[in-house]
Amino acid sequence: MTNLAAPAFPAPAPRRALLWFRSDLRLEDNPALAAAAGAEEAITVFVDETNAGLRPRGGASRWWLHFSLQALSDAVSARGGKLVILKGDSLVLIPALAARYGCDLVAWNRRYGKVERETDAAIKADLKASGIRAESFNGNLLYEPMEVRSQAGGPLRVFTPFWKACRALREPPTPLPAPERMPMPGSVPESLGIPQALGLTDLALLPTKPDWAGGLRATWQPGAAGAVRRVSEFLDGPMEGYAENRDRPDFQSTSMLAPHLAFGEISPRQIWHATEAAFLAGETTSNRRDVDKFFAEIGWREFAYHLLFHYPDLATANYQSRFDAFPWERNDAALLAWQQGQTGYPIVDAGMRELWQTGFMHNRVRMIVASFLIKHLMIDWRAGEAWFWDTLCDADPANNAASWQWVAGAGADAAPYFRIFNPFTQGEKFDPKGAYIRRYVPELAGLGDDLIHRPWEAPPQVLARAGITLGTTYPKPLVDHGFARERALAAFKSLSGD
DNA sequence: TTTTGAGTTGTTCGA
DNA sequence: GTCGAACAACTCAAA
Repeated sequence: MTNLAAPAFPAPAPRRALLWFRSDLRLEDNPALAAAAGAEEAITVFVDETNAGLRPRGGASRWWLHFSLQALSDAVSARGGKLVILKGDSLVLIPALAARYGCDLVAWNRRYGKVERETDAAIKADLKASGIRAESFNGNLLYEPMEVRSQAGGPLRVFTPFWKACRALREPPTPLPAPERMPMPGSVPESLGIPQALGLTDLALLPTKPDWAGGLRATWQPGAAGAVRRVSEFLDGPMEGYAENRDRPDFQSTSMLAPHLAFGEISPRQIWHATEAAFLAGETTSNRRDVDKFFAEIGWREFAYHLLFHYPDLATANYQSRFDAFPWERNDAALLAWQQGQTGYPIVDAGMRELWQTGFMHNRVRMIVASFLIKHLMIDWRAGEAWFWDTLCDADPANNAASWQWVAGAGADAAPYFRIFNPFTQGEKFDPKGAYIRRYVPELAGLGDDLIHRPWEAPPQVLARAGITLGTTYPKPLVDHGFARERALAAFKSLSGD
């Protein structure tokens, strides 16, 4: 009877499945894991990939990964499973592992970078050739790049139409529950022996000398539990008034969910539904505008992945090729000053020091420091992108590249060339009391709320009273704002001619 | 096909 | 102090 309704060739329930964790280090709302957990036995694995061509993780990301894997491993163990950790070439390891364990299904959630897609496609072909079923799922996006199209059928290059097209597609589906149990094969791993199997510490992800991670430990709780906690803190706090306050770095005004999303400790579907539920239940006093503004921020992440998928060289090549002719300056001393938060512009230095100390920077300040590097120092956006990649816990192949290109004006739907942030008026506008600056640039704390944004204008006796010697205790401005602005305007204008 | 409207986040200047 | 205009022209998406 029931056979009549079944597909002609129903896929048999897998007997032994391999679940490959990548950028989806969670048990909740993990469709690949749900598929694998339907098997009689399931093996879960994470590979610290050393494949040729894959961009190595930055330092902050490595730190985060350590604790995220720790949390994931604990969660898997609590359900009767074991997380196998390997290091090496996934092209070799995944098929070998699947074969050695006698798996009939390998499951993973899709990723969208160029090399990552090529890797996954090659592994899938390899598995298929060995008679092993490989299935991939959407675990990390609300709307995948290949399903969102303009009416002409192509990719979308402007955010607003992109987001409208997404929203017209469907409401984000309800998150999946975590599997209740994840039965490991009874006799393994010992009897089958995986020579490359490692303990977490073998990956050597944590800094040793010096240990620079103190500020990160104080700021973050990597892992799915930390992500869920961060969501409720956000909904209980900054969500109210988000549309208005999200530009303020001087208090907790954003969700700070980016690193959790980058590692897939929580899915955008989970965040979406938690937010919508809290709003509908009246648990947050935010209005619809706040919620939609927050959803649009999630939308920007989706847009960045859309761009990465359709423009695989997003992190290395100008999206607008006319920027290839841009007269970038090579200035290693200025780049170093920027990296170290020693530019002499307080809001820039505060941002760069927040980044160094915490592995994070407030969104508004990211734009200011990026604009400063690109337009005041005329340094190639790729140098900034690389620094963020190394120092941000939320370093993300799509978001990071798309955002840097956007600020440079080289990207999709980019900022117009004349949008050159004034670092002291931005500071005055978004950090009006200078609280953010005092926190991260304490040597300026003695200045008043106005002069703290432009210490070079402070009279000598005011500087003396505040214990500041410009050029000694705090740098003089690396470059004059008026001069830099005119120089950048001229350089950017020269591009639009051709 | 052609046309039309719109496009995340600013700054400066002059009235 | 406030306000509107200029800062270019182009590309995208849809009608």
